[in-house]
Amino acid sequence: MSLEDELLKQRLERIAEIEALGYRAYGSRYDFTHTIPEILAGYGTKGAEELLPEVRVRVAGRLMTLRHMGKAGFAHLQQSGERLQIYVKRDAVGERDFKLFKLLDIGDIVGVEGYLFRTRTGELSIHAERLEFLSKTLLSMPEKWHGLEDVETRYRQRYLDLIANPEVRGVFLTRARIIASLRRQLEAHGFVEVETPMMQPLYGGAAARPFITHHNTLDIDLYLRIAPELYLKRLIVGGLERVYEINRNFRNEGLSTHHNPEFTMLEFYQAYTDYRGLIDFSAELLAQVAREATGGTTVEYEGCQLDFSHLERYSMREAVVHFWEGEGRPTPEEVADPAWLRRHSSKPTAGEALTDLFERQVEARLIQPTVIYDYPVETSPLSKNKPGDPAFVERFEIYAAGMEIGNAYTELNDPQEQRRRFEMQLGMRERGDLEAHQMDQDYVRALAYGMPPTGGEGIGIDRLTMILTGSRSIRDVILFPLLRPEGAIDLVTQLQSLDGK
RNA sequence: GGGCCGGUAGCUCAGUAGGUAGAGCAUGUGCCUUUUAAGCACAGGGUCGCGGGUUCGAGUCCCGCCCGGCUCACCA
Repeated sequence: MSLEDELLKQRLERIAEIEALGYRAYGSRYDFTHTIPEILAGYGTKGAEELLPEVRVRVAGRLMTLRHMGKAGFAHLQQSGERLQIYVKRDAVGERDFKLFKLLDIGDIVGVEGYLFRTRTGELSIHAERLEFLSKTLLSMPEKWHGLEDVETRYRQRYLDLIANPEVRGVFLTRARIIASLRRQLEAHGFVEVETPMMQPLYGGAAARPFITHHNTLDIDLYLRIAPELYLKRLIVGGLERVYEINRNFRNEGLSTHHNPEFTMLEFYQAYTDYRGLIDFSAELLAQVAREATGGTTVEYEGCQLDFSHLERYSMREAVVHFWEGEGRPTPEEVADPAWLRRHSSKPTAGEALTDLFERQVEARLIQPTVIYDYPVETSPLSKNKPGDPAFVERFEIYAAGMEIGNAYTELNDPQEQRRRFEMQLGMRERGDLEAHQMDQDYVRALAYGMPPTGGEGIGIDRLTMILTGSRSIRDVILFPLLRPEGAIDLVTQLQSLDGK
């Protein structure tokens, strides 16, 4: 018999023994007086005499260590990633509870009632007087001091990762604080949270390939959204002048340490401002998010100290000159010269060539939080032109740690110009560009009713979380990242064969 | 998709030159009423990712495939 079969059989037999003692193997409600973190926070620094008179507690948690010593034993209970030791003595808990104690496995969930004390070595512990059984583990826990290290198992069985690696819990708590901080700040500025369609008959607002699904009753194909942008701007037309949405976008593209097919985006739109207003607001938002998520505005990421207290600012052309490394650094006049640009890139237009040079020469070097502004019109079909410089639009992106984390612009609100931009995109689509935007006629109609001048911005929550938690891979900040499905799981077959025995 | 690296006990990992597969933790039995990587004694546990091939003999060499990681390309 394999170890796994044997273990499973042992555990099922043990359930029967536990039930024979009169406990339920999968117990019910347990009213605790304290969580383990509360006990550690409240009594963690108290000396033995300060724990008198007796502090009585009831706690629940998962058993993570177990040390039997004849007629007594020690164990650690884990709750919310923190551990508290319990001391179980036969004379103190009685015969029945002590029999239960001897049947416990690492990973079982139990309730303990008793009083706090300090052991001979000084560790705050519960002197147990009653045990309750709450849930059985049938499988063995990962090893006690290495934890669970296999990356694939960590992603596939995140529950196990969270049990075995407490720091993983911290990453996702920080993620939650980041989102809460953004919501709080936006609400404080009068933004209203809205929800717009995830299933869209036309996909737009970004350049990406979509996932396709189907609605049976209407018998139509729908696309999972690649961005909420065009719906949010319809709301601006409708007079919801400050709106935001934090939710998933779906892009049917490759996976990497910086890309997951579904990812979380904050988008917000503010009427009567422009991209300059948004740069200032972004600086404020990011500094405050960093403070609320990490406690300060300086964050270490891959050995660099990132300072979120302010945003560095360069136009795209300035950035190409400033960050160019090695031979051939251009002058400001050269990066403004379409002929020079086309000579230094294979891209067909000056604007695309500038973007190409920026991506090759600059992007990876933008380590400190930095705004890059003034983008070529060719790559920005929804942004408003710069007055007096129609080759550029009022757009900026935010970079940190060499990654794009935000994208914003003054919204194009001229329906005639928007129609022309869509037609330009259709031309690119006909030439085989699967990611060119589709014509959204209703969006043009909405603009035709008049959209106030508006600034809009998107911030990638996953990447921002990576930076603020020091995570190298986007999979470390997404609880269940997309993986190829695994095959049949032996456990289920084994449970079938052992059922009823 | 290309390149590189990895998959050995439940977990973390060794495996020398091709010669019948190891350790620690975990598990089982016994002892142990303040231990904490508890300790002591004994024991069980492996389709070496899958399939082919070479060989008297393959965890080890060769080919194909599966899964994963990093990286490049792609993703403005």
